[in-house]
Amino acid sequence: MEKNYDALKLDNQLCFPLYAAARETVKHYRPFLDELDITYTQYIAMMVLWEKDCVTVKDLGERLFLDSGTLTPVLKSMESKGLVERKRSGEDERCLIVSLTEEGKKLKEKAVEVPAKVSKCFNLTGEEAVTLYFLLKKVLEK
Amino acid sequence: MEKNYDALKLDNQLCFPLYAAARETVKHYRPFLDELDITYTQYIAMMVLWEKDCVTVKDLGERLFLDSGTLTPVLKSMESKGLVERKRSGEDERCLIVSLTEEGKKLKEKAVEVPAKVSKCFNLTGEEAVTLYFLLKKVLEK
DNA sequence: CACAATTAGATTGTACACAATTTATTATAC
DNA sequence: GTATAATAAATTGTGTACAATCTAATTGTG
Repeated sequence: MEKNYDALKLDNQLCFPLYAAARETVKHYRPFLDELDITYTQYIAMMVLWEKDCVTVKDLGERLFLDSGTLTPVLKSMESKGLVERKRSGEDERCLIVSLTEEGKKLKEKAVEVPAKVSKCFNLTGEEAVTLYFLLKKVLEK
Repeated sequence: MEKNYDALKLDNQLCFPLYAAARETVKHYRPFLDELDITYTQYIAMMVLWEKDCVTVKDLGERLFLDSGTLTPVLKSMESKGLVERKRSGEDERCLIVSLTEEGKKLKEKAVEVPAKVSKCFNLTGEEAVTLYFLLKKVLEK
């Protein structure tokens, strides 16, 4: 009786297409984000700030599922580009507050065109995209 | 008339939950893969080899959506662990053929337990998982 | 109030990802 | 047959990810 290894086939994995689709999709952003001179990680950090200026690294990390080990260098790079400022909170010196510069705020005007451009690269109907969105949200819960 | 920036809200993005869910899911593998002393990238490369031994770097890359810039160091690391061998093809010296060592083949016995352990971490019903799987596959097409 | 525990970021070290370039080899065109 | 184009990996350089550790500031407890 041969042991069954089907569970190990790449085509039977849920995680692998998730991992691959995420990378392929992020790649679609590159030509558009190159025009803004930012990376994808910087783009999602900017999205948080465009929605609500002045957030701590902790808040940003919880929102983006990233820790300080990832965010610290990313935010320093964004600061050196003149997109954000980083300063310690007066209330609690442990917290570092990230805020938009004028240039960072201005970038929103160019960025607002990006989602529509990228959505054209998706190989899904509107309905499929909605279904996918809610399933992914569910994966991220808890 | 205020311009509409809703398209830039993080909660309105499809790519972001895809990106975040992929990373969170890969993270679930870590404790189980630690026991096998391999990383997630090495795990999916091994899955390809367990299915069909002896593949070129090019084939592996097409299957995993990874290029030689990523695979070369990963495969060298796997070689140094004694899991695979790397040798040039006799037919075409440009091609490098990756094959399993005995130890690499043996690891399959331990690995076969991993998928079941990880699937318990998924917050989805069986039906939802199937739907998600096919939507992700569609995203990856062409 | 002292001091242990907690918390927020920063740092360190390892491992990808990926664009761009380079090198070696094979295929093609004249 | 030789120059040219194409192909497969390797290399280089930049930018994340993330676990583990460290440091400084704050909080909780006796």
